[in-house]
Amino acid sequence: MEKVKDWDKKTLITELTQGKEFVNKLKNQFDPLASPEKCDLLLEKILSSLDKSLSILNWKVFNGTKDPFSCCSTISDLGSLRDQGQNKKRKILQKWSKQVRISGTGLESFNHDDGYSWRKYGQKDILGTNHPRAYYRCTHRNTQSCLATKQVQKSDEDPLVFEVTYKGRHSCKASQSSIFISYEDQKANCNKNQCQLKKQKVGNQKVEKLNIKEKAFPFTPLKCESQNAQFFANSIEPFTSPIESESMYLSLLPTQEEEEFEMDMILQSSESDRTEFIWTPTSVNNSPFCADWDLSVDDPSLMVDISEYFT
DNA sequence: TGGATTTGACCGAG
DNA sequence: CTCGGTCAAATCCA
Repeated sequence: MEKVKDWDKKTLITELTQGKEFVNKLKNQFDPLASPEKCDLLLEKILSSLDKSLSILNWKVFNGTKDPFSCCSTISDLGSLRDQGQNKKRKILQKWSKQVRISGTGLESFNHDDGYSWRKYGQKDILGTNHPRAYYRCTHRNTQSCLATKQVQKSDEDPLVFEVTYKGRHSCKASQSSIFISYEDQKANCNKNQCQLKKQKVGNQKVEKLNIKEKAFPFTPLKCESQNAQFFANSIEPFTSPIESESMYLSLLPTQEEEEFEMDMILQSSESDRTEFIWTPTSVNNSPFCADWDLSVDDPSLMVDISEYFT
């Protein structure tokens, strides 16, 4: 049993170390001449490492004593796991999910416009949930062999929240129309005060909000820094639809006040019809967001003591 | 009339 | 065997 713990620890450390290396490599890719494909590949690797790390932690906390990777049938990108001879049977596409909070009208006929055209192909009652799950696939599936799909399900806890799970990447032209803005351009945009870091109070929490004016979008990726944290957002599909928005906020909860971080995104289109996107990097999900946390251990606010998971 | 949605049937992983 | 995901015929709608 003790050996198993050691193995978990080692695997976790290895995964996190790999992730850090990929982040460092990615930093070097911010050369304007670097290819987007290279960046994309590195992002995939980072997400994979984070997923595996999270799955290990998740297994330790919530499950019994199974193989930590056994829960990976629900997480994204199992390529490297398949290389280890596991989970060969099932073809699994990259998968991530987000929660979308809506208010105002149109609750039942919720149709979240994420910039792509979707065609509903099924609906299913899911065991243990109060609301059916709807299945969508890309409209261009037949014409352009685009295999992207998404699932939408109303949350049981909050009827205003929809859980949207995306699978696969868009290969259709719609996805390629996204404008790629280089890091230099984004920096220039920020310099023109298109990015504003605000400290606001939301409820009882102090929240740092990055306000980016509409012209700064779509972006891939965006990097911004605050005093005690830095991150960049990568608008890998499907979230690239600031079309109807007047402003977008990325909020970063101060790590010293939170046991775990989360990243909120609020899209404001108008006072009466507001859509709130809540990104929650969970153990089984693969957020299209990539957080460029400075993993250096000399920043105590970013250190997480994982030892408790192994006791 | 053609594209989108609905819904029961079917398939396959676990 | 169960249940989530997909298929495809029927139906809807602009």
